[in-house]
Amino acid sequence: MPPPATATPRRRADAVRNRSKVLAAATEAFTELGLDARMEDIARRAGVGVGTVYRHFPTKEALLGELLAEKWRTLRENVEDALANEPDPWEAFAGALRRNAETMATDAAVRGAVMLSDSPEVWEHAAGAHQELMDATEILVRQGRDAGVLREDLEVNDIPPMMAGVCAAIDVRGPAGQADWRRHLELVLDGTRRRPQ
Amino acid sequence: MPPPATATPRRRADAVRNRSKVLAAATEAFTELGLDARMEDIARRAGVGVGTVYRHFPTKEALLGELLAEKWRTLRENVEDALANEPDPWEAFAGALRRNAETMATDAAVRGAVMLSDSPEVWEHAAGAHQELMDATEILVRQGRDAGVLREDLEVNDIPPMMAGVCAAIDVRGPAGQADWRRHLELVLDGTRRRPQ
Amino acid sequence: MPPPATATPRRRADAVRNRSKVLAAATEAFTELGLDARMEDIARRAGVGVGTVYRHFPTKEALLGELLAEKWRTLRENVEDALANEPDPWEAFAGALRRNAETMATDAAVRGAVMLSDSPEVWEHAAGAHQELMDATEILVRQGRDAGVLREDLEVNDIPPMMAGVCAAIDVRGPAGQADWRRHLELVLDGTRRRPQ
Amino acid sequence: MPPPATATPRRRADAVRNRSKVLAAATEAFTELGLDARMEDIARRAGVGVGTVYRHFPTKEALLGELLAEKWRTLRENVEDALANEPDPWEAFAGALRRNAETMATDAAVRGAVMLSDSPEVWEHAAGAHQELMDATEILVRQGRDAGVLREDLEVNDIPPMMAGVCAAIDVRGPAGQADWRRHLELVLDGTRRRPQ
DNA sequence: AATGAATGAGGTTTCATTCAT
DNA sequence: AATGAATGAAACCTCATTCAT
Repeated sequence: MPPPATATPRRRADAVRNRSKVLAAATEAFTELGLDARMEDIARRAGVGVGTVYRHFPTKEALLGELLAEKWRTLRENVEDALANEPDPWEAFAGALRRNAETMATDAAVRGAVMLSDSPEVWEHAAGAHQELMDATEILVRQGRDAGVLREDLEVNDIPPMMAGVCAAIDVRGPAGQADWRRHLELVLDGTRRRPQ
Repeated sequence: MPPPATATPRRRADAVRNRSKVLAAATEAFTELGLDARMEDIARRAGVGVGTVYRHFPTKEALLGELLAEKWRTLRENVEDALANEPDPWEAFAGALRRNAETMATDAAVRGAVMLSDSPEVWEHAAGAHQELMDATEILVRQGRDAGVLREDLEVNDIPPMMAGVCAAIDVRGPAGQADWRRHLELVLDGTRRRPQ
Repeated sequence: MPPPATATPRRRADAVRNRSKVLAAATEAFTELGLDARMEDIARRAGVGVGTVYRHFPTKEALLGELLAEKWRTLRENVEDALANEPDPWEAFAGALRRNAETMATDAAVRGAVMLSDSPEVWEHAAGAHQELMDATEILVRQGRDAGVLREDLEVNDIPPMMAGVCAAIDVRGPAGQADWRRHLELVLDGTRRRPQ
Repeated sequence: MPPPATATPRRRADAVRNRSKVLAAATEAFTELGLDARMEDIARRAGVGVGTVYRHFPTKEALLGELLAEKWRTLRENVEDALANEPDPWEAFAGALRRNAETMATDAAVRGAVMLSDSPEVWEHAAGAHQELMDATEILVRQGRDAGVLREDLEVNDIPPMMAGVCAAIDVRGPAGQADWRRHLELVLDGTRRRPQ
């Protein structure tokens, strides 16, 4: 007779915990070593064997994809927060973008993924979450346009390049060291504003 | 009367041609295959052996660095052109940036290099050319500020993040395919303008 | 009752066996092809992939260093054997050196390493084992001197050149083919003897 | 009409000078960089192009072989000097060997060649010169034996291992740095002496 | 489920030698 | 005769992924 049902949940709990540990370790490793951190680096940081990493994510790209998906979910939550809690349409828009930028600023792993368009596999994995982010953002943009605080011609599709731009700005190092990406963000935000005129 | 010292350069002509072929092939290969195109791919496209590539560039990174340096030189020329030929300060500024953006848009290799802050070796190689670009740009920005068409607080150091942003925007592919980076550029340009107030 | 902590070592058994196979294969390959045998030759002879060789020894030099260290350990055992079992001081000294020479004669790989002073990495790896060999040898030499069978002025530091000399003698091939290194050894041994006088 | 015969000798003189320069440069390069100094290193030190090196020596091994042959000739001259000028048979023998050892001590390139039995090509090239050295040495040994200062059983064939041994001793570096090869030589010489009995 | 040893294709770089000028 | 650019076969080492335990 096999051990009763209690055996499985125990394992499950462990597995779930491992999954989280792997994701956290991956963020850490990618941030520290760049996108070509080795799978074994990730495993070691997670305190598991490589095999365990592969049990949860079939390929390196799937792992990166999941990181991306999680990030999109966080960004979407930021947008939804702004929609729910910030009555001023401009502040809702600008605030959401600022918060999203800050979120990206803390995660070099995802910035790397965003800018290395290499593997379709990564993007496919995160496509659903990205769509949901876009859906929420669409509302944010429309609300701003309708309220007359955003340019008439601004579209949701303008936002991804903006965010990509900010990500790039975060990483550029001129000879004068770290560039000031927050200034860059404000410049871009300024460009989205409807002229008082 | 035979030419006195022109004897040696003859041979060099071939070498010079090969050097150019390698650079062109590298641009092509990096564009097509990403930054991790193999040195052998580059050699094959140039119609030479790998050894020849290495004779001209001691390292993959040196090759990439040279590509970067050449691009900086082109961008600087664009800026100097604008300074020399465009009397309107705003048009000079916006025109130079637009032209530079177009220049970057045609060269995925360099865009990759710009966004992969990885290897210091690449940057060091191109540092001089970058400084000259910045020097020219500084004049352009100052002229715009003095003429009152650019924000009072705009600095040269704001330009690299802008360009990095545009590069990133060029590469982002949303679910709707290629994003419209020219719109992004106009947005950012708009953000640099002095408000008529 | 199942063994409590013996669970893991099981796997390791294979790894340990592979390590030995690699070392044996390396000796073989270096002997047959000289010190620039390819890592892949070694792997093939060991019946493993190159990756496995590198898992056990991070570098070709580390592998060679380990071969050297193992040899020093064998030589030291020979010396200690002689000290423990041979009561006659001269026989102990000469016997240990003869046995060590025979040991070297069977291992072209290590002879090569001894004579190619090239890489410090190799020597560093084996430094500890070498010191222990020297310590044991020191006793052997002192005992011989004290017993009046070795020259008064003989020092441990005279032994390494002697052994190196024998190694070289083993490898020299005159036009008459293989040289007689055993005669050479006896000559040198003779030179260490205290004159009856 | 081609320029008269004076043209050729001029060239010849240059060529001869180049050959010497290459040989000197090779000794220098091999000494400094070990036996795997690159052909181009040698060419640069000689102040010529690689092509010129190859014009004089068809392969790297032929070049090394010539270095070896030259050295054998020098050693033979040393031996013949001793035979001609040193009346005392022991002093002739020991003196020749000491002088030859000093000669070897100054030339790491040849020591390397002596101990890296790798390529038959090197040895073949120098075979003739080596034979002549052996012939001269034979006389030296016989004279010593006949005079009763050398062991009855000493043969010419004992000399090459002795010299190889000294070469190895010159290169060994124990943890205590450079070993004392002159002591080693004296030890070996002592071993060749006929016991006063 | 977890482990980590093993795999091996693939990438960069070196260097003896050739050959066009 | 001399030059040095070009060649391309190796060599070393890495790392995503598999699989036996």
